[in-house]
Amino acid sequence: MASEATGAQAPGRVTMVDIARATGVSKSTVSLVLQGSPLVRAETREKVLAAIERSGYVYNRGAANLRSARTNIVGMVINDLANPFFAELAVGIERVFQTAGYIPFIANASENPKRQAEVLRSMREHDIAGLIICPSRGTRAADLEPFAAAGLPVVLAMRRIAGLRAASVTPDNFRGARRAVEHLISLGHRRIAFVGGYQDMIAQNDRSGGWRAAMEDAGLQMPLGSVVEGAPNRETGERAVDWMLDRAEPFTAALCFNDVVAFGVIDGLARRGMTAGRDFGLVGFDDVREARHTQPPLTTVAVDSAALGERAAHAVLRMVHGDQRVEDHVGDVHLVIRRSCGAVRED
Amino acid sequence: MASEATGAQAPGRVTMVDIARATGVSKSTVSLVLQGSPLVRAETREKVLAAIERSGYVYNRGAANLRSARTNIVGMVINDLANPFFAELAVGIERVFQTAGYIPFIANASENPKRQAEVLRSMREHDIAGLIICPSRGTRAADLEPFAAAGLPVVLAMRRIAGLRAASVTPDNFRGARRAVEHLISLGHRRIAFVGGYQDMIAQNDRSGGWRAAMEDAGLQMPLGSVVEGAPNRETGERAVDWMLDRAEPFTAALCFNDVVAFGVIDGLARRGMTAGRDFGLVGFDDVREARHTQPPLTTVAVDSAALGERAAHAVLRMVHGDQRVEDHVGDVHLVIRRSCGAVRED
DNA sequence: TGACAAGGCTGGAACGTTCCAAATTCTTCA
DNA sequence: TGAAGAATTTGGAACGTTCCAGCCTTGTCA
Repeated sequence: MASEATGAQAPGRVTMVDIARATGVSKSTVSLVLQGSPLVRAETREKVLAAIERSGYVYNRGAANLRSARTNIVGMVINDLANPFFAELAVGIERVFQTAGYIPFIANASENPKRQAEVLRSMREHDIAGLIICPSRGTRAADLEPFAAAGLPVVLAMRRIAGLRAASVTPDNFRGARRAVEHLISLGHRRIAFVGGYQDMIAQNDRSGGWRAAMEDAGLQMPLGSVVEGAPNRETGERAVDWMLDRAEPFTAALCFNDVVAFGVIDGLARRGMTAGRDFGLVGFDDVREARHTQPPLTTVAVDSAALGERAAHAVLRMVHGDQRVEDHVGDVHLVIRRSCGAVRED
Repeated sequence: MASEATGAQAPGRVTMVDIARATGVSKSTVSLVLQGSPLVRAETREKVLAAIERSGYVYNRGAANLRSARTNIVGMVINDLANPFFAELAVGIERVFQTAGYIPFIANASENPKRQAEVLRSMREHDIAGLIICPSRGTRAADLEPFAAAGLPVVLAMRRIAGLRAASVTPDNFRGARRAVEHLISLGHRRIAFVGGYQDMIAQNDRSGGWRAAMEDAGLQMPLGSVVEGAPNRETGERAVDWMLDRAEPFTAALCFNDVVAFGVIDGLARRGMTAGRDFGLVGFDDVREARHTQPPLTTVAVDSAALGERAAHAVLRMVHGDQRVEDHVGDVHLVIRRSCGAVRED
């Protein structure tokens, strides 16, 4: 027990009052010292600090928050933390918050709106100072209204929500997709599919929109079935292969909703004895770490998710500090040409 | 503004007292209702609940914690969240805590003991109810003493710390490694290296210990240089290839500290025109998701990190609820035989 | 020398809950 | 019908901070 030498210590925890008593000063002064106020004499400060050190006192942020109505807790809800793409995002967010002296709650929504609602409620009860959310599929604007109404800074990361006026940080899905498809076209591809994701995901709309724009600009057909919907996972990609190839006029290339789907396409092609880059033009999206290590290495649209995470965190901090502007950041994106698209250049 | 119809609402937030006033009952009763106490009459409960619903009241957990000296916040410090292996761990932990009504702080220590110390302090100030930590390399027992001394439940996940009496949840590194090496030996390998990790990591000791035991049992030599140290990343694996092959009596197989290192070995072999499974026996550790998708698919020791995470969370919850026992859980582990080791069986 | 200002410090009232002991109301039964 | 007992409800004192208005000291200057 690291109890104070002066007098018997009550069983409870060491508090500012104890420090005050031990050092012959008022609790207000102790408080000022801990807040680093310039109002207190250097000599007094030292004395207090020494007593704190000696006693094993630990500041009670809960009590402070209660009184000052301002916490240093922030919320972070990620829909799929096991996905490296989102994990990177989380890491970027956490890094910025930590250096700014904030500490994040984390919640892994797992695409489950009900769980998401629960954690949002819990975070609200804890009076978080701000929120970064990568909303689960099916999140309605109303789900986040309470936060906005309470004037709480909210930043949507990666995924926006229709009808919600909130700051957002997203990659430039449209432009990235368009660029990727233009590249495939330049390699001679004419029948290009878009694989993965669902129509009700805004990111899918943006990416397939870029695909569509490039196709239209080149005057190319997009026959029925050019967009293959499905969960953004490996299976979808693998299944899509047969769909794309077993037809009168097979597709010769595809832009995938994300890298994971593209990995599935690689598997599916391999099953038929085919190789991306040689027999089929394939481009992914995100540039997750494994993309450079597939066989062949995947051409993909690189998204710097850690940087986007940092950006999102900075946006929250700005809003916490009173900035009223609602930032809509669209992050740069660039095509990384490896082997799967059939081009010969290396990155 | 969702303010109460009855009387003018002060600018501040809606509180229990407001609910009490609006419904003609005391704040104590409101509190009881919110705690789901059976002491209050059903009729009263309804009335209170209705008023809460109507007013947009949100429970202030900070205030509650202050008074009851018991939070539902828990700490989770992970050293490398961007690593899917640890991300899975985090997901498992989060899942259990969420269903139990706890909410985790997250901190990504990034193997930086200083940052780790900072977040631990911050978590302590927030009076967390328990802590799961996957300690950064170089964490000393003293760093976690304050928690233990305060009687705060601490569970070490994946990595133990020498000299600290705390609960832990780890995979069976020793047995897994031994089993893997036995398998390589059964395939005819005699010169088997251990690649990756550092001597000051307990996990590395355990795994290399298993390797050593199997080698000794089979009466095999472990010449100097059989253990290749290095950060547990791809580069280490890649670099190790030359070291293992460019010598009078080259190694014919290796057990890697983890899958990521093994991926590097695959790359390194490819650079020399060699293939794991055909020209070299290779086994990884962890069985991360990509392991089954490498070329060739990686034989590895499977660790169910999500399950370990759940286990760790359950351990914390038990301790929070007063269980004094210090659990040391060693999780089952099994060898998944794919192609990289050279055996022909499929999993 | 007295008034005033500045610099340090302080006591008490919040903040929104929970806890406790006691008060009140309702039931039951002799 | 009255009293005992059970079922509900309640006021006020915590919890550990911050905030505020004001109190001492000193020092300065007219």
